[in-house]
Amino acid sequence: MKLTNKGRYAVMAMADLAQFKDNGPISLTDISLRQNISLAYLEQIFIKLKQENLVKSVRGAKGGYVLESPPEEIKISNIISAVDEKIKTLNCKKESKKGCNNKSSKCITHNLWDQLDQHINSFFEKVKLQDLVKKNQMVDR
Amino acid sequence: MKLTNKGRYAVMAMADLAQFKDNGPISLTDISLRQNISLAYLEQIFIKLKQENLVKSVRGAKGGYVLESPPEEIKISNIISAVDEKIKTLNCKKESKKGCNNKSSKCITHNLWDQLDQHINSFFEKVKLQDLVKKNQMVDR
DNA sequence: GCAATTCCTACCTTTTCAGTATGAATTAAA
DNA sequence: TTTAATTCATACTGAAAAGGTAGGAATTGC
Ligand code: FES
Ligand code: FES
Repeated sequence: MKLTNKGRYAVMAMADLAQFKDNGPISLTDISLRQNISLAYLEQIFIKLKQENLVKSVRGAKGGYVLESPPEEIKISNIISAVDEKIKTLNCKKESKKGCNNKSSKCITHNLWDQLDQHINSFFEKVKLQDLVKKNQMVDR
Repeated sequence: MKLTNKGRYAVMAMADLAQFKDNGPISLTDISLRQNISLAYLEQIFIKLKQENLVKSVRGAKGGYVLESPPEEIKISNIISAVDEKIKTLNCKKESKKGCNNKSSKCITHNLWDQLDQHINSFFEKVKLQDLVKKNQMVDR
C-alpha cells in the first residue's frame, strides 16, 4: 500500500502555490527548483490540476499558475483525485475482468476494504491546503 | 494508492482459517478453492504468515494450517505487515537514495503523509480477524 | 507405498511508475 | 519585432513491482 509520487508531487506543488500565492502567477520552473521535482513531470501534473479547475494558467513569459480557490477551501482529496490517484482497496470483479468475488457474492473481506477506503478518504476530505502552509511557514524568498 | 493482492489474499485466507477453525488443519487447496486464489501463490503467502507466528503448519497428508491465536486476538495489522505490505506514504531521502527532501529538511508535505500513515495504521490495529468472520457468518460446508 | 500436503526457490509476464524527450503555441518584455 | 520564458501536447522509454507459474523436494497419514 503506497502513495505514488504523482499524488505526492501534486500536493507539494499545490502547497507551493498556496505559499507564494501573493506573488502573482508562479511558474513551474520555480516550483521545480523549490520542491525539487522534474519540470516536465510537473507539466503533466498541472494539465490535470487545470482540467479539474484547481488552478488556472497564464501563458507566455512571466506566466505560470494560480490557485482557483483560496487554500482554505481546497481539500487534499480534490488534489489527489485530480491526478488520478484513486484509492483502490476493493478488488471486486467487474465486466469480464478478473476480481476477487466468485459466485456472484462479495468476498469475505469486501466490507473491510470498503471501510478502509472510507477511512482514508475521510482523512483527505478533512485536510485543507491551508493546513499544510500554516505548519510550514517560512519567510518569503 | 492501492492495496495489493498479496495483502488482500493474506487477510482473506486468514479469515477463511478463522471461519473453519474447528475443522482441524485447513489445507491450502481448500482455501484456494473457497477463496479463488492460486494455490502456488497462497503457499508463498503462508510461508510469511508462518514466519510471523500467525499460523502453524501441519505437514503431510491431512495436513494444513491452523491459527496460532484465537481470531479475536489477531489484528489485521499483524497480517498485513507479515506479508510485507508496508504502508509507504512517506518518501524521505535516506542513505544516498533519492527522496523528496532536499537541503536536509523535511518537505512541505512530510507531516501530512506521516499523519496519513498513522491514520491508516490505526485502522488496521483496530480491526480483529474475528470482526470479519462475524459479519460474514455462513453455514459450515 | 502412495497420495496429499507443506516447503523451497527460480523464473516469467504484465502492468504501472516515473520520468525524458521533443516540439509547438503563446506572450511579456527588450 | 525578435527573443526568451513560459504553458501545452504527446510520444516514448527504462526500471521496478506486482502477480503470478513451474518444478521439484520433504513430510506424513492412510
Ligand atoms: S473486494 Fe469486493 S468482492 Fe472482494
Ligand atoms: S515525505 Fe519526508 S521529506 Fe517529503
